[in-house]
Amino acid sequence: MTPTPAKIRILLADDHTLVRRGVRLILDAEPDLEVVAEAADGAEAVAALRDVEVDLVILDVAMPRLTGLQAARSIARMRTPPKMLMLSMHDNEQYFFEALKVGASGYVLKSVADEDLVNACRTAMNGQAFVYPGAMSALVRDYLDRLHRGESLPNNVLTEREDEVLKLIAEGHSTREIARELTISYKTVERHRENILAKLGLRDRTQVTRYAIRAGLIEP
Amino acid sequence: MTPTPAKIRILLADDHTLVRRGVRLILDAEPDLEVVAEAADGAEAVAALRDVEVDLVILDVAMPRLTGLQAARSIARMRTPPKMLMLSMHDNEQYFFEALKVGASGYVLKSVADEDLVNACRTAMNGQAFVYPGAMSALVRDYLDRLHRGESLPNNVLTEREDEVLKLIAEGHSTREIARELTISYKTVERHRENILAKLGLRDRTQVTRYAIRAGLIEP
DNA sequence: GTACTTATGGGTGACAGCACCCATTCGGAA
DNA sequence: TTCCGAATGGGTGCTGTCACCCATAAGTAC
Repeated sequence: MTPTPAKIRILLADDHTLVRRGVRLILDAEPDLEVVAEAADGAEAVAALRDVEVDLVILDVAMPRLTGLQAARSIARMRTPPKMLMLSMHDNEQYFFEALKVGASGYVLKSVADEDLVNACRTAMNGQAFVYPGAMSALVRDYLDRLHRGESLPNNVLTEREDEVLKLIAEGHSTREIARELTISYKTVERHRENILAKLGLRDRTQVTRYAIRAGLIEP
Repeated sequence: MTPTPAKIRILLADDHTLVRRGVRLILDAEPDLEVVAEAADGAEAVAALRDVEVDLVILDVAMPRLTGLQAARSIARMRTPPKMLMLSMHDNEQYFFEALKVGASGYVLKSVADEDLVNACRTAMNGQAFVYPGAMSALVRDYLDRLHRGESLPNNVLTEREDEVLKLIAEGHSTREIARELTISYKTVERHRENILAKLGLRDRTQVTRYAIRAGLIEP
């Protein structure tokens, strides 16, 4: 008799029970895939990896406590990190580059069909990058190429301080309030705001708010 | 032989295939529930109701094109509207009251367990209001009581015109742009904006943006 | 060590946002 | 019929936002 081929062991992390349920049913239906653990947030996922041996982690981008992106950063620092697949509601570019930056092998939207998710798992395990929708794959290839050639990133990314200011603006605080909160000058906050608008190509605070919500920096 | 009891016929609307998949599997496993149609956005859902007879519509709050809340408003205007159950990512109060206001019988988080969703369907069909998490049910009872006694609502509700302006503000348009878009005076738009801020207890356009996203009026 | 980035702070001016004041028109409810 | 709410529009003034200009200290990169 032929030996049972080793299944790909999967950890599934998503805070929505209904989503986990759907994904699990899809994956367990495949002969070569097996969900061996579930987690309801990023912290649980990281903890679970200490107890269970898995080959692939599927992480929802937006989760309470540790977000999927934060969890991915943590997982990437392990001795022998498993492959990672990010699951997202949004086909937002920003999310997507963040995901690649933290070392994910793929980025799958929750609106994809069953087969696409299954394919993403297999592709990720082969060490290739998978991205859905396909329209983005040119972007990925380009990005990974650059990364491979050591060209680092084109980096329109915000600095830590700018991220702080971005978050406060998006939460509806005025320039004056932010200055008090960070105990820096009003003018410095204005300076940061200008840089943020310029780097992200936004026009005003309203658009900053939407950006921050899309990027998962704040809750709506 | 006993006649087969009539199943509750359900239309399931969610833009995420994976979520629809999970929910459908949960519901179809019940002997008295049957998903007879699916829709990937609010407009599809409304259209589907013209072709298929359903008893209960399960609507994701946030969907492209017509959001769940907008679709619910449209469905509520039908001759014999089906019961409606809102499905949401967020346990946010704002969403929740919006859902009740448009006539939904229930509000269920995507993080609930299978049984809770099934119970929500049955409770909604009995004409009762269901809400998860339970902590909110006091709120709901109070709200529905007031509504029933004809006390109308404490009325923080916006007029149609104000809703239009709200949406445009939240999408990042300036007062001048909105005036052009609606072909009314700059001052009138300012007037509407003032009323919106006052009615909703908000302070500026940034907060309007978050409100509109929470309320499902615009996509983040 | 020179150059670049990051964070810090200042000044000025144009304009937008917001909060008050005012009024008219129209339709429906009391 | 009278009155109220909704929609329309105007005036005035304060404050906030944003786009430019400028500079310095500290750290990093080459």
